[in-house]
Amino acid sequence: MSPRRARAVQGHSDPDPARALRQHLIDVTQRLLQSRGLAGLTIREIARTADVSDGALYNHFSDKDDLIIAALTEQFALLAKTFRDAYPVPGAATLEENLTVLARACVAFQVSAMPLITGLLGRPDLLHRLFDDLHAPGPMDMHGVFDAITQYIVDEQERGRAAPDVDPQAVSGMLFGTCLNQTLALQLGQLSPAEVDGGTAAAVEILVRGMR
Amino acid sequence: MSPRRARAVQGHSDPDPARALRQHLIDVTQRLLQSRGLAGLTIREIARTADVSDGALYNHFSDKDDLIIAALTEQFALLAKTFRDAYPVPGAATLEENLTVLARACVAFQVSAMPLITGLLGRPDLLHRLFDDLHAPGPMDMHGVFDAITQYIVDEQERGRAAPDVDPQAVSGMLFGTCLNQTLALQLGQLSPAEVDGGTAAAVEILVRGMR
DNA sequence: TGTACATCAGTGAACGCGCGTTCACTGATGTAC
DNA sequence: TGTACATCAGTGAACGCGCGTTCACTGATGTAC
Repeated sequence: MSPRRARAVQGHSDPDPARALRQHLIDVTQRLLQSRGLAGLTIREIARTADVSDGALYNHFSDKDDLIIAALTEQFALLAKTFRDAYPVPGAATLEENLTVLARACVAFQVSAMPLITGLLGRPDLLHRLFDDLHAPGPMDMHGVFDAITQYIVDEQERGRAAPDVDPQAVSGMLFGTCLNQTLALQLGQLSPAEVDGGTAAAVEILVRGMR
Repeated sequence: MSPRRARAVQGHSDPDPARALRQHLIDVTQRLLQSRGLAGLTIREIARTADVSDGALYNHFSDKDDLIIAALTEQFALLAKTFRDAYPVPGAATLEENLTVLARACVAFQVSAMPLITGLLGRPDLLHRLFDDLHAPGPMDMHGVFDAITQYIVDEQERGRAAPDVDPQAVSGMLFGTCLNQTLALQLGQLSPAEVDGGTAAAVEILVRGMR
């Protein structure tokens, strides 16, 4: 008493075909959100890309928003994890080198996150559902990203490599914000990746100078 | 041989009724873009808000995009002008006070500009038409804003109030970016206006320290 | 082992809806005489 | 001055289209005997 499988997941290794198709739809949606954003993304395009009928989606998700939220939640969790993996070892290397590593991770995070967020800003309802799903107090697990940077600054202050009287949160906000500005310019075709790297380096230099 | 006027502009002082209605539609569209963004904004809502029939718009604009672009172009020109009016006098007051003034102007600019930009990020075609209309090399006349900040830093360097070896463009990018971060948190309900002011002040302090 | 049957995810044509846009008609205003 | 006419922006019902969603039907797979 088992129904047939979708073309898309035939020969798939997952023992549960239903779960396989659900994940397949999430994967396809993630790719489409990343490449063209939420604006103008249709059920039909998702279904066609996934090689599945228009209606198949509704066997696994209550509606379009439900699929979008599932895809975004998974994607953001992954992006935040990738960012945290870049966390430098406090005390090792130089302060400047470590902040540069963090800055590059910020830009990478933002480049991936931006197309996902932009479409949501016109949909406050989806934004709130996503926040709830992420169990995060901040926007898009950005808080987790902020916290990681702030923690690094605090660690360096304890080791005496950063002045104790600078506000760690202000530093992390400046680093993240400066990168945000570079990322925006990059996405809008204003700056090349090399120019972004240069701008980031110049900013880190001033930041280190302000932390002495 | 003159046609009737729209209800909306009856008793209007403008001697040219056609131009009056055109401007009225632009004004209404600006207000709606500001308050709810481009996403989900319909011709019918604009027409209803403007107290005009659905079809009236097409006597003054070739299509919906044409109206949107006209509204955005005018709005950005105004926002950029407002920002430039906040340009502080180099040499007067303190460096910290002046940067705080610029930071506040950045946040004000970004708070107004953000709902206008976010809707456009999913519409690259509109984005490019807007750039062309603004005759600006940068995104949304952001370049004009950057240039103003950069110019202020250069002026202070010439007066010896800022170290000559810091990169003025890096400083302006950091100031603008830090504010962008605060604005985003403000718009997403993460921070209160007072907290934004506090965060901005802390950032300016570190920035000044890095410019000595 | 072979055959009839039950299950239910998959399918895709069809539905309702709201959108941007059109166009035949309206009517307030200026002109001709 | 008064009257008939011409103009053309304004009007809003109607159109075509694409969207999200539904649902009667299909058919591959497991079960019963």
